[in-house]
Order: sequence, then structure tokens, then C-alpha cells
Amino acid sequence: MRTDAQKNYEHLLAVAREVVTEQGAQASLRDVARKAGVGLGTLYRHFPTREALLEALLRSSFDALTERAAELEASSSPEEALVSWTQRCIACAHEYRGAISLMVSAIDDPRSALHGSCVAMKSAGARLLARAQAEGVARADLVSADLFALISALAWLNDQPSFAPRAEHLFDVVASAILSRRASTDGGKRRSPAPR
Amino acid sequence: MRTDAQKNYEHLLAVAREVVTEQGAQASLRDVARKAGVGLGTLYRHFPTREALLEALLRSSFDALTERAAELEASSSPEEALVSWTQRCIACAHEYRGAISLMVSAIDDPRSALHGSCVAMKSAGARLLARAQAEGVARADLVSADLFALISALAWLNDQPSFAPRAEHLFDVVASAILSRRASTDGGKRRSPAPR
DNA sequence: ACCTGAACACCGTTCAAGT
DNA sequence: ACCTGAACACCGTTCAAGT
Repeated sequence: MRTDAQKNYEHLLAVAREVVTEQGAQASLRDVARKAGVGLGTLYRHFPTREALLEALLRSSFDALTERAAELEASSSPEEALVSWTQRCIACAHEYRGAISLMVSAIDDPRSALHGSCVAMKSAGARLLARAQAEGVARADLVSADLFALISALAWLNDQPSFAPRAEHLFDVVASAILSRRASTDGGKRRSPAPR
Repeated sequence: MRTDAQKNYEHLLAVAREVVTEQGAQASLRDVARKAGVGLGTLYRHFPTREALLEALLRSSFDALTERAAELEASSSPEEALVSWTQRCIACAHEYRGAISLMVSAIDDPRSALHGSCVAMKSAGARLLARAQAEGVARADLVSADLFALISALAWLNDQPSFAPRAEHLFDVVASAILSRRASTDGGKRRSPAPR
């Protein structure tokens, strides 16, 4: 990469970090280029999609997340590891408002620039979940996609200003569901109660 | 209202129902007006905001929801009533993809056209929740805002194509958390596990 | 090899002008 | 009393032209 290109890349990333922090993942890319004092085409060549830009912004956090999963697996109890890592995931996804929606779309789209990060996150979670299930401290009927979904849902709740004040509490509620030993109190009957 | 205005209003609503069903709550309003064969200004006078249009689309569903809450309170056990109504709420919010985000913003914004519907939904849920808590079949540390948040989160999950296949299962998981008798297995200690 | 910005096809929103 | 659609200020995306 030419040195002027390198400089543009880094400056764009720094400006994007500011703008996306302020306005969320749906921030105007035009605005980013403008504030970076760079042509719109320059931004598009360095980051061909919004997802590519977000991936660049989140990459280090995601790498740390995968690393952290391995550490926790070695150092903590299955329950502690799963809960603590889940919490970190949510904080990570919540780093930029609105990012979680793009991530959720990316999990099923291999062409998305965010696909790799999402799959890595799901896989790391799968290991911690399986370990907790083997010890009987997590619901047995959860698959890794469920964990990813619940983490996403909590991250989404955190993004909503009206729910943010109760975010920690809502985390505890969902965490307690993940950690239940049993699948449910009364099997599947609850879904269609007798009308009278 | 003049009869031609009345006709426009109804036709707009019918076209909007189609378009929003197809494209979600973020559908182009221009597109709605175009497909209705009506000037853009006509749409804006009948529905001054996107929220107003959505409110008109969802009004009957919301009314039915409030009614249903009262019925369930009279006819079902506290647990059955809460779970069954929660399920209906989610189905209702899921009626139009992306609608839940607008509803969540509306809960704290009295000027939104969706505010009333959201508050009504939250209040109806509060009654059913309190009834279940009084009987000791729902977590005691939940407030009505928490129930609204969990319903919203599940509706959001349903909106994501990648999560839709597990939607019922995810409902069961969260429902089991709401219905837990205890607040959690080990109090608040779980949130900061010893690092080693 | 990289950068620029005009061009294109869209938005939401407003409001003067028409009927 | 209601309707229309041009006008304005924005988008995302592409790509010919420049350095």
C-alpha cells in the first residue's frame, strides 16, 4: 500500500470511530468521508461496504473476545466462564449502537465482511456453552445459535435508550434462564393453556 | 372529512398494509403514495409521521391485545394468562417487520403516535405480571418495564430471519426466566467471578 | 496506484399553487 | 377543504477523469 493510501486508511478509521460512536452504525458514510477531508470514492475503496468499515472498527475487540474465551475456559468454572464471557460479548456488540443488527444479518451471509467475526464469536460461545452443559449448569436444550440469539437480543436491548437503565437486571434474568438446570418446569404444555 | 378524503385515507391504509408487509416498517413512504396513486402531500396530511401510519395499521391489533388481557385475567391461571398474553404481544409486534424498534422508541416519547398503544400494552402486561407475582409464579424482581423489554427483545429476534427458526424455543427460554420463582440461584455474586 | 467529485437514482419533508 | 408535485436537502453507489 502506498504511504498516502495508508495514511488515508488510518485517518478514515479514526474519523469513522468518532462518527459511529456518536451517530451509531447507521451513520452517513458521506459524512465520514467529509469529516476525514477525503473523496467519497476513497472511503469506498478502503471500505467497500458499511460492514467492512464496522469490521475494521470492531476487529480488535473481537479478537480479544476469542482470546478471552480460551482464557476463561482454562481459568474459571464452566458457569463463571459462560456468564462472564457472555457479558463481554454484549459489551463488545454494544460498542457501536446499531452494530448488532448488521452482525445478526452477517451470521447467515458468508459474503458479509462481518461474517467471520460473528462465526468466531458463535464458535467460542459454543465451546463455553457445551462445557457448562456437560457439567449440568446450563440448560441442555440450548444450541450455539440460541446463545448467539440471546446475546444479540441483550445487546439490542442495551442499544435502546429506554431499556438501558435496566440492562444489568435484564442480563441477570436471561442469564438465569441459560443457567437453569432443567429445560422448564412443566414441559411444553405451557404453550397452549386451556382457555377456561 | 370529505368523502374523497375518506376514500384516499382508506385506500392509503390498504396500500400501506401491503407495502409494509412486504418491505417492513422502514418501507418508502414515497412508494406507498406512488402505489396508492396519490400525491405525496396527501399521504403526509393523513399520516403526518411514519409512526402515525404504523399506528393506524396496528390499532386494531393493539385494541384486541388489551381486551385479551382482561379476558385472560378473568378466565385463566396467573401463569397461563401471563405466558399466553406475552405470546400474543410478540405476534402483534411482529406483524410488521421492524415495527418493534419504533414502538420501543415510542414508550418514552409522549409525542409519538405509537406512544399510547405502547403504554396500553405495558399497563396490561403490568397487571398480569403483578397477578402472577402475587401468586408466586413469576420472578418477584421484575417490573413492568422489564416485561415490556423482554417482549420487545423476543419480537426483535422474530424479525431476524436467522433467528426465526428458533423463535418458539427462545420464547420458552425467556418465559421460563420470567416464571422462575426465585430471583436467581446465587444472588448477585455471579456477575464478577474470581479471575483465577 | 491512488484520489476526486460529478452523476445517478433514490430518500423524507415542506409548501406554493391548483381544484 | 383537499390535493398535487416541484423544490430542497439529504442519502448510497459508481465511475470517468485527473495526479
